[in-house]
Amino acid sequence: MRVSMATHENLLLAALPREAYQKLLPGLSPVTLTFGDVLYEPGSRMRDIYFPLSCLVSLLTVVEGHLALEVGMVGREGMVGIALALGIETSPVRALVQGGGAALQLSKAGFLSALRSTPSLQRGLNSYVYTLMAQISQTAACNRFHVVGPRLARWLLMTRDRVGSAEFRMTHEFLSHMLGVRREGVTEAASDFQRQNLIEYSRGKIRILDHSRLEAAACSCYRLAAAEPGAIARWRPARKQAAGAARRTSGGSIHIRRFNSFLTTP
Amino acid sequence: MRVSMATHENLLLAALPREAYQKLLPGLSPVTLTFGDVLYEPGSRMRDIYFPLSCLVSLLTVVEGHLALEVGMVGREGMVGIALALGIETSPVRALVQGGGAALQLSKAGFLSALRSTPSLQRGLNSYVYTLMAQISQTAACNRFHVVGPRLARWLLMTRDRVGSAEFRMTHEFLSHMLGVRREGVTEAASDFQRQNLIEYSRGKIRILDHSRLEAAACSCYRLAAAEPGAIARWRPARKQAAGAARRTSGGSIHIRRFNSFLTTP
DNA sequence: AACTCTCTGTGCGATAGCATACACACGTTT
DNA sequence: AAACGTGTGTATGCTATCGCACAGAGAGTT
Repeated sequence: MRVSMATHENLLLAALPREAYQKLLPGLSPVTLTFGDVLYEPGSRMRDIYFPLSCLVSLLTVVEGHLALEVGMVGREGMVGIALALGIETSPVRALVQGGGAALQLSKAGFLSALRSTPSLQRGLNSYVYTLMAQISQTAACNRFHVVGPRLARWLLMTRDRVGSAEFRMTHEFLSHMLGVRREGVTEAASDFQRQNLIEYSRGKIRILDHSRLEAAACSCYRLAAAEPGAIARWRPARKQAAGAARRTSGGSIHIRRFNSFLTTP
Repeated sequence: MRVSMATHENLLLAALPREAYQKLLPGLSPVTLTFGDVLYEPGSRMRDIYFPLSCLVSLLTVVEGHLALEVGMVGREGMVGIALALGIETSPVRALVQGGGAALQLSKAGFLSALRSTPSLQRGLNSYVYTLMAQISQTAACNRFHVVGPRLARWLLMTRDRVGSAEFRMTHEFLSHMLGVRREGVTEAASDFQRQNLIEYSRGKIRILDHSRLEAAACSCYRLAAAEPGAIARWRPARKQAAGAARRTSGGSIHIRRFNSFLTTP
């Protein structure tokens, strides 16, 4: 009984088709994940998958000679170990528990057998795979183009959305790795925000004071890709969808557009 | 007949289970894609999918106020429009033809009906989804940590691998957008390589002269994620897989590891 | 109360990349 | 052969971030 209630706290589980949901149910066991737990290493086999309830997990890419960089974040809206849904048993990224809390755990075997016997489960998870891909792509561009301040704001807001609380544990040091910058850079940006009363922090605890002004300080990526579960629907066309000029080549028709400057943003 | 031969030039098609492959076959039509064609815009509906034969397609993330940034590359080893395999009808990225050439085109309807009726097709494509996710993640970290020179070298090598030729059309201007840097930065890095006789170029044509020395100049990302189709198998563990310390909390067992410094690279 | 460890604040020189500007060179067109 | 457009080379100051170094401050420990 307790388990079946908890499952509704994970939005991905709750959104699954009834049949798929019930197939997963018996295998789920509640666990507590602690800050700093490493669920997977890149290349390692995944023994279990996790549906976060109140915890928050970071997906980190590891690059030779550098510290890890966060490329994705998984909270109540998703699941950790999505590669298994794609039939791959090794993780491409490190999965690090960034905020301790509850999760539902399911063994690899249990998950795979449910997946094989229940096509609707595959379909239900696929849309989450898409969300995650979109998030990773967006993060990639954000890390390239935006400066520390706005990225920090974005990160804090994304975290808030996922843990469902304006306060959470987080040191500048840790943050600097998530953002791929130096610790000092985070300190500078964060103390800026604190001076403006957007946030307050001390010794590993951060609290968001003024959500809307912090959002104004964040880069546009926050509104685009990662604001909340269901972000899929928020992808906006880069420009209005002009009718494509249809062209024909030997043997097939192509419905595509050409731009003189195909690299611009609207 | 001609079509059925061409399909083998796309490695993803060729690797599909026979049943799935044959289901797709009748809908495929050969087309010629031209440099600069935009197959999808972010948020736009995908009318068709493409299996590149000799062309090369860039996946670009668009960020407000900036030019596009390449997050992925699709050549003979993959397909363009993979989001449709995840049940999503809009693209999260811009798909731009970066190297003209042949491809096999398939309508959305044709693809979806094959997908629904043929579970092995879904499974076959899933592993490509994984490859692409890994590539995007790797690119994200690469763009953050590595400087222009090594990234340029990596990009040239990746392109070479996908077009199967040491020479291709590519201006510094275009390259600068792929790498997310200024044109001048590319010119500087490229003329460096030219001075060392690693490459030669002129007015939009680039040729790789010394593959192995260029590889030495490239960042490690080349060897990791994107060197060639089948890169999946090349993900190496970040550290040797020490046995996880099993811990138990109320109601479930966790097989995970903890690190004091969980952010380091091996 | 003294000690210690972690977390945060700050300063300084070095550097990669940015914005802008302009010169030149090669190909194509007229 | 002259004109033009595109692609490439180079310079100049500017900015964000880096790398390093060290000081202070909060919180727990002995």
